[in-house]
Amino acid sequence: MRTDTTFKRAFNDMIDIIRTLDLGAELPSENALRTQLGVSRTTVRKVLAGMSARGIIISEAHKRIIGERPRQQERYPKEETLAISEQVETSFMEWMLRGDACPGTEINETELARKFGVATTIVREFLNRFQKYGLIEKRQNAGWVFKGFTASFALELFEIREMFEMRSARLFAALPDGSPVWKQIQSMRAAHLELLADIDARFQDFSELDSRFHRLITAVAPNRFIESFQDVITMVFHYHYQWNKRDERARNEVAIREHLALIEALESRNIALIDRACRLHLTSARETLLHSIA
Amino acid sequence: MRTDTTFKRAFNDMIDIIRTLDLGAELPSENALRTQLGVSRTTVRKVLAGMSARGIIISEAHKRIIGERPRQQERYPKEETLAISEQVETSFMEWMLRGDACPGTEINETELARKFGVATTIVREFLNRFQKYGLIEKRQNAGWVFKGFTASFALELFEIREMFEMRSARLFAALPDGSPVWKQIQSMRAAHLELLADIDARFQDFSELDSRFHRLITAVAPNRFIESFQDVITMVFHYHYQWNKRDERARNEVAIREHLALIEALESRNIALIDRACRLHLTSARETLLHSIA
DNA sequence: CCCCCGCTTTTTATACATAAGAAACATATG
DNA sequence: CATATGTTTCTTATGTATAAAAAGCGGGGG
Repeated sequence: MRTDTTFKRAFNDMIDIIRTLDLGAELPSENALRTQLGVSRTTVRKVLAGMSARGIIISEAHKRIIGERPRQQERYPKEETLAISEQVETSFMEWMLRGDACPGTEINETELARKFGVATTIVREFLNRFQKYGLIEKRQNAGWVFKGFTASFALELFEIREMFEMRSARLFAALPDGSPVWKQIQSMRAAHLELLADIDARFQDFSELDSRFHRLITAVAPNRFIESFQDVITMVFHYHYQWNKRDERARNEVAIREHLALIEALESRNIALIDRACRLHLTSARETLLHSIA
Repeated sequence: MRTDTTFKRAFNDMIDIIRTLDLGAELPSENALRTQLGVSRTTVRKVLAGMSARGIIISEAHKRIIGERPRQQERYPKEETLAISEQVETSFMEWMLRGDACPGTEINETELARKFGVATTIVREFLNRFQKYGLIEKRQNAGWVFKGFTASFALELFEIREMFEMRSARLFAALPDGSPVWKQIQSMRAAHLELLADIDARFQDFSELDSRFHRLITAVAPNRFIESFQDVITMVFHYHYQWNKRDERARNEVAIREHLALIEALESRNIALIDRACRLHLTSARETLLHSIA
């Protein structure tokens, strides 16, 4: 019933580990591999067994050595390493953003399960978790309603985002000079400049940098509710922009420059400057999102 | 498999409806009852059938009349009207707040299911929904961790709450004189004064009034994320104070007075005053909560 | 002893089953 | 023909089953 995606992912990761070792070298212990792969020993053993069966690993008395270099084609395909629940997420996002769903559409668990080819339990579980993004709503003893990826969604999202980011930026600026975050913000600036220099080729890398940047600022004064809200933002940008690639390069370039301005403002410790830079960035991000929705 | 709690709740509600009617009177149509009871016609028919079987209702040619007054003891007990998922919520809260769980405790789906006497599916679904309250966290392929009802939980909660309430209070004060909310706030004041006058007997009613008051202020400028956060607050107050009744009367009296001060501030439209009243109330609420945790 | 490994037990992820409830359709009656 | 009731179909709420993964246990070797 349960899929063996954990095993397959671990198997692929194990290939990478073996490739860093020499032929004939002795493998780390099961426990060491367990930590490296981030799975249980049970799964490690399954991976080792699989590799032995393929001759990649040879078991000698009380030790295991590398018999032959694993080839890339022995890796399991990416899809098979995703848990069903993760596949459902992708399917659902696609369903939603493809435009099959307009605001007010009723969501039917059974139908989605059929469409995605999975059990209803999983769809149900996904919808329950997805609820926190504010895009769907449950009705007692009936299905769900899709509230729509609308302008008001974007506005409400950014209202909160502004509160949270302004709060974090201010707290950030109040940190003492000796704090390690100033080093981190320096390297963050470097990463931004690097990306900017090569923007034509690498503009797609921005999304991840963006998320890291905002999380760095937020992390100085941890608050679980703010962190949880970051997930909402990440989801929106991750999926929504996957389906709206218009002006992506230009959009990202603007955002990078805004980030750089905010970094400078933070380093100045000048609250007024920080507020302005922060608000400017958020306003432009909001306009971009609104623009892409309409 | 599914429990018939919906039917039982509707049955009880139906008793209340019948009691407002005269003996021998004709009942409303199935469709009318459907709206009144807030269930499907299928369930209405089941209720009607049940009442016919008990002689409460007599079916004549194309009409149904009330045969005899239903007695209160014919009601289904409250527990049987709660869906399993709701029962699980109560059980879990009890488990959590009884102190069986200290911060860092691992939560085991199977064990909880056994303890509560329900299927694992339900426990799992509950935990997924409960995650949004920030008290538990999931670990991949393993169970959940209870993060604890700790001081930092309270502090993080109130940090957000302050942001949200200040925002709403300000927007509230900016509403034009003609807005109906000023009437509502008036009757809210009346309700507070009434409760205050009878505080010794009715101090337990405060919790619900508190929730209504804060929701009224929040509702003027709807934001789904703020509304969702209100659920967190409601949950905390609902359950936590059920287990910490120390000084309840005094606590509630203080809070009522603070609400009245805030109402006055709102009506003055003076932002500085509003900010102060709001912050005062939240600070005292926070201290109370912190106090009860320690 | 302490770590490694083979084996056993427990728990989670996922599928499937079914009664209760909702919705849709059909028929009747005024 | 519109509204109320009878009937059928579809969906949700909840239980059970099971393979995969995790956790626990005990012996053996350094």
